[in-house]
Amino acid sequence: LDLLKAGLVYRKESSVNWDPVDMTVLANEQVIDGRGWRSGALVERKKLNQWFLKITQFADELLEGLQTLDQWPDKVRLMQENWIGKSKGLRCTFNFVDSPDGIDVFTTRPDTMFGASFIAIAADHPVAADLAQHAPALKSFIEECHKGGTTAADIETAEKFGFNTGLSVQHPLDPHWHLPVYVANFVLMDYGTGAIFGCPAHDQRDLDFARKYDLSVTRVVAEHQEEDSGFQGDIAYTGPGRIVNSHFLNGLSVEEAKAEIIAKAEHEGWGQGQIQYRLRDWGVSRQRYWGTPIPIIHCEFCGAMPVPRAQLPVVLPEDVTFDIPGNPLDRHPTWKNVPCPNCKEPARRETDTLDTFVNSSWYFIRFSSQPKDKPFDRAEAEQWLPVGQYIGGVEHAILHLLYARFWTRALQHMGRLGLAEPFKGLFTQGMVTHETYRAIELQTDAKGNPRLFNGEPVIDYHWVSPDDLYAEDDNLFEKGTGLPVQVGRIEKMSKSKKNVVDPDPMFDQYGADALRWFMLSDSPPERDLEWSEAGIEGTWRFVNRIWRLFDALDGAATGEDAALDKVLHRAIAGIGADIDALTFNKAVAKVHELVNAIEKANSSTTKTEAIRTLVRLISPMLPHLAEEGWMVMGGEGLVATQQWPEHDPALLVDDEVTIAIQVNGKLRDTLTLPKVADKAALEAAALASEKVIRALNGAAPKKVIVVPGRLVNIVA
RNA sequence: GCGGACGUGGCGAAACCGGUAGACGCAGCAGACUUAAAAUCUGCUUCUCUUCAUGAGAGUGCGGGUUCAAGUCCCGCCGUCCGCACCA
Repeated sequence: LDLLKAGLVYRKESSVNWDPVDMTVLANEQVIDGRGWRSGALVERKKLNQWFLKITQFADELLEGLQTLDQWPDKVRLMQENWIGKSKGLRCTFNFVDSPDGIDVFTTRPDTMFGASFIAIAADHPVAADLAQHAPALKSFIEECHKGGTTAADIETAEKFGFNTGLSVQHPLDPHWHLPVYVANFVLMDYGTGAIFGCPAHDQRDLDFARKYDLSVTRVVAEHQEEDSGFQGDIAYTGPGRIVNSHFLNGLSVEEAKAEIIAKAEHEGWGQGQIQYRLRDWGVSRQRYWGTPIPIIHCEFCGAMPVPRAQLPVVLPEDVTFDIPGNPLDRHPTWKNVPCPNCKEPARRETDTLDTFVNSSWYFIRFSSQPKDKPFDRAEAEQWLPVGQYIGGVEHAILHLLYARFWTRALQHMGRLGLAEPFKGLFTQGMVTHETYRAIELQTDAKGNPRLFNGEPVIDYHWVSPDDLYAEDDNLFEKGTGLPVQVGRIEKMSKSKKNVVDPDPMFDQYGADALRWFMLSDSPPERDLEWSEAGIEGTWRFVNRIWRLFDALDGAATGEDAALDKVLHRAIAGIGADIDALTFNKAVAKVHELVNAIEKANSSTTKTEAIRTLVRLISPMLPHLAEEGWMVMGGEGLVATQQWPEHDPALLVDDEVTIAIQVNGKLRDTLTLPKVADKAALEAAALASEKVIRALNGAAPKKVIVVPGRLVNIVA
């Protein structure tokens, strides 16, 4: 309601995927090959009244704000940047030849205006709707445009269609130049002005359209020396070049010409420079029961009225059924019937509920502050926020992470929270993935005969859990039904696809520590991890090895072990750095190295100390084992509360280093030499090497490159 | 179509600023211990060739290039994955 008051909420008609059989709105993901995923019916585009949040008001802020998020992955920032999609161009009017009105278009290529050959408007454009009232042919063309899905595959293969309205407009730069107006299926109503001017020579879609309807194609940008206005072929030229066939623009670069035209349009008053965003307002209406109710009451006389604050929160009814398609709130007998808060006449509750992403847009604020009487306490929330290190999958890059940024800025805008960005640092972890399995079943009618659609049998798929499979002659079948099972792609584990492995049996068999260690071991956390149990045995053995090490602790040991001390301090430094960098797989490798070294070492005070230190090093990754070890060793309190061990930087450097000796870039020998050895000493040692002498085979070295502490390369 | 990432042994992967490719682990092989097995321990384990060693050659998707030196940098391909997608 605060957002509504701040003018950040509105209601408008918008297009949705509509399944005419199940009578429901479908998400894009639920439209498969243009058909409803359940009903198999052709999906239509339908207009529904929906609530929107005005995220576009913050488009520029959200874009600019990305630059402050230096602890976010570049990938996510780039995805958001592309999603917001800022572009600069010209908005201008093409006036009708015989009426005072005109059609507004937006273009990012005003430099190509002299190459215009037609105007195309969206099927939903008001001009098209007007004309259609008296033109049945246009009306059916528009209906045709509404059919056909909105899926990627559909769009890619969709042919361009147009309908010549018979209207003509004047070119703004030459009133005697008239252009035809088409309604075209490839023009979108919700980007720009819903209308374009077509410049076929320099836009692929326009060229496809022009070739199909035999419209003129004029070259106005020359890549090299092409001056002629004719344009051959079916590939538009969209690169840089010099403007030609364009009167006063001739000879300018594309960029110069854009600036020139925008300046002229603004000066003469027929257009202006405009910034356009790809980002659209956030449609939050869902026709579902499970969602936060939208606190609005629709009154026949007063319109959409906010629910009075005293009546908040609006609570969902619990006596609902889900046995038939559609929103249970809509058909509930009483819940939606309430008096209008203003005129008290009978009115109707909003039965749409909010997208769940609305809730996740501010949960972190509530986490930081949970007063009973309001969503959060500003001072308390500000004390904790922003979130220092946020961890989640990339799948939220442009959904949750953009919505939450918007929500935070909206709260700031309304003076509710002094915070521009909710998440300071972001780490996008990989997904745990697994093969998917689908059982195939032919649909049958009431008599048990296969159901046909356009003569083809209708096939039902359902996902099968890996636990519900059995193999027979190299083929997979579903337990219980015996249906054949197809192995599908490896995808992130999800409840909907059932490609989930329950870790509980492994947990029972090997314990929480072994399982945790196993998951940290091999794969870097930002990478997807294909789940496999191969290796858990080895992990479990390693946990036992450490345990035996604690057992072998020798308090009476004497003597020191300088070599082991070095390994230990190197491990302390390395493991700490790896944990800081979230490269746990490398930390695990270093623990292995340390344990290997301790096991091989003879008894000494150093070894005893190393084992005691090991307990603290493994504690973040093997907490139970570490606590047991800590207790066995008589440590005070919990190891989890101990300081991270200090490392001695002096022990990280070696007195002696292994130097690679190359001849012509090929490794011929390695020599262990004092770290302090200077270039001359290294060169001398290298040239003295028997293997080097053999490799040189009498040839005199032309040049010797010495990298102290690393290698010597003899060029012969 | 646009944008991005990635490509290293049988497998998961390491490799800092261009400087010994394959750390560490899984799997595998051989051996010790054992009546036997498990567990444990030891050794081997990128590929090819040979005179079998302190040997030679090849090798990080493919083809070029820069450099004394390239998994790493540059150019061009091929492939895989991710995001967006008729955005004017």
